Amino acid sequence: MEMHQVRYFLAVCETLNFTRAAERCHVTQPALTRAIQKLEEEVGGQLFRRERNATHLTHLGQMVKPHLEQVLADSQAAMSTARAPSQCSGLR
Amino acid sequence: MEMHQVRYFLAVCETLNFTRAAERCHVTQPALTRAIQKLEEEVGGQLFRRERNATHLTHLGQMVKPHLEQVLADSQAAMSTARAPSQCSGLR
DNA sequence: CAATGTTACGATACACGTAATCATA
DNA sequence: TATGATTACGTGTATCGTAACATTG
Repeated sequence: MEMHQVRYFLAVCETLNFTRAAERCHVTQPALTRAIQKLEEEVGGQLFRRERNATHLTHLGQMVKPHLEQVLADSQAAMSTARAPSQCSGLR
Repeated sequence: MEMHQVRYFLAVCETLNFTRAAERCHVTQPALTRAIQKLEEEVGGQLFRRERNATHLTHLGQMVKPHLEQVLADSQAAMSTARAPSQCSGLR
């Protein structure tokens, strides 16, 4: 599992639309589709159910989603902690 | 930030030794060194202080570490949730 | 000189974008 | 036929491993 897969997954969760998720992530649909497919392989099942009108989360997707939200939140926390001015003085 | 950088970082945290961390991650030292360097660039500072005998975490590294432990834990939780037998029946 | 970390370099793999294809309303 | 997702294909970047180098006890 890689971070970009997590970002793409969460973007699809929010938009329920691969096209708009791709736009939001600044990539093309094919790139996003493949990343999601690869994530689904790793996870061992479908995360989304693609249907005529809309895209839904599967049960598996619903189970995984909160964990991946945490992954993203924690990685962002790590970055903002690091960039916080509080530690400009003591990097060692 | 990518997941493999997180794994490598935590391996160095635990071993305080690039060589053994690389072994644990099944990569060569050069690969691990470069991954850590790149992470340090992204974070904006040194994460480890390399010294004659040993390797220590810098203050920055100490601040970042718990967040990256969370990232790893959450990603593993996502995977084990997905693979748990509980949802063999209802993947949709 | 033994152990540890870094740099150089060529090769491989992976993610990307464009374009073509499929499916559906 | 228009919209949205996938597949095909060639390209570029980034990571990798091997090997050479640097540093230090």
